[in-house]
Amino acid sequence: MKNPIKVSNAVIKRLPKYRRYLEELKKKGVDRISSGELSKMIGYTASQIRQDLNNFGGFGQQGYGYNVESLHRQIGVILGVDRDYGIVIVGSGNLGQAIANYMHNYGTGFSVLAMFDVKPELVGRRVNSLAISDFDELGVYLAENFVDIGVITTGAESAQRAADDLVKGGVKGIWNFAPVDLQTPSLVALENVHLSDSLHSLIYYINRTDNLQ
Amino acid sequence: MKNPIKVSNAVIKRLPKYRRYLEELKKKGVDRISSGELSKMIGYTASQIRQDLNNFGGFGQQGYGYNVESLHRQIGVILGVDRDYGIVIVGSGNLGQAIANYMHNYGTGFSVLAMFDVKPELVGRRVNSLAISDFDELGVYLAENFVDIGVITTGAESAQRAADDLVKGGVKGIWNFAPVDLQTPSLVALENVHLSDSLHSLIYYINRTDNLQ
DNA sequence: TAGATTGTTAATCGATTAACAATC
DNA sequence: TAGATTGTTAATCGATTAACAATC
Repeated sequence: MKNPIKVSNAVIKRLPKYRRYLEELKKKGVDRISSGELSKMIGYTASQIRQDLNNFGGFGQQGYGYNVESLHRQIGVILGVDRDYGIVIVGSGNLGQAIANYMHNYGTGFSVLAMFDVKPELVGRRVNSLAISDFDELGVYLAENFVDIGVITTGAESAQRAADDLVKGGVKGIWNFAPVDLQTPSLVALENVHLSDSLHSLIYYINRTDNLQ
Repeated sequence: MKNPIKVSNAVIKRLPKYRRYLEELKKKGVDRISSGELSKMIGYTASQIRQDLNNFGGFGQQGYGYNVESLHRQIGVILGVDRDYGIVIVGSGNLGQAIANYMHNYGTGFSVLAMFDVKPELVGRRVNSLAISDFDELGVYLAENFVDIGVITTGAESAQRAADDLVKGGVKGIWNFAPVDLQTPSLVALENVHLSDSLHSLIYYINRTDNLQ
């Protein structure tokens, strides 16, 4: 794998999709695929697919294409999903629980280590046999345990406080679902899922008769 | 408002963010703002903000800037969030319920009309006093009721079937949370929230020491 | 070998930024 | 009026697509 000096965000956002399609192909027992065939399935141009992959090295073979199994694995390595991540969930309402279940059922790759909430009625409740802790214990927990990722599924009002605790506690990445733009140091990776923004842009397209997007 | 021939997707994705910040300003009692000040808050260049807004018309005034209240309202009109939308949720697990609660608490703008699930143990259960129906009743429900948006929070295996029923039932937009790329006619607006893709790109950035993104 | 398909360079396209005249 | 700031055109930048030589 080449040393990726600087790969554009647009490319990174496409990698999981490539991996997802390769997983499908693997399941179907397909063992080789050309950029042209992938293009037809995914909808990106063959040229773009080859460009994207070549940011990280030449995974294909002229005249043959790509080996499905190997490319799937290598994209996994590039993304870093070939190892395990410890996760805490801050905000244990429906959304937090949905994510806990997702991680739990997904099987390998993610371990939900702890969940937190401010609401007394949620504290102590069990989600997949893990008891929800009081939000105030977040700082102490992080000081005593190694955690890779903090998921913020609190309301907007608690989100920045949660982020501050997570950063202080040394997490490497924050997956934020609260509808605010968090202030975090650039060394902590931040990925936002702004559901209300997403819904609003859906509504925009609904109101264009010609939504060819 | 100008007749927007074709506004790029990138612009549309930024509109909800502008609106969110203007809402904040409104709450704080600020009544005018320049593109330069907005730029400092949001992080986009002043030039970009002015370009974006001018896709839809001149909302500002030279020497003054933009009226917060008026710009907020006008972006609402552009997005179409100035009226109400009827929604059905297909897949009533944690994620579906989280979205139902979100719509419910958000107050105005969205009405969850019905929820569906394949699992017998979920059918009949109430979420905000709305009983979950059997997935098989989706088609009939849509034939008899007018629905704007269908939310797909099923597993991957049922998602396309849900989408087909929704399209047949005449919804105008689909908000898809299942980790698949749905096949839908271009007249139906489609917005995907691929949580696993989002998580995977977070993991990529976690593994770069210099994640200046 | 001949055909297929990659890896990579060059061309194009689109989006962002800069600049500034218009004007409140 | 003078200062501020927009609306808009032009310049730049980056990402996508096209083309094709390399090579399996």
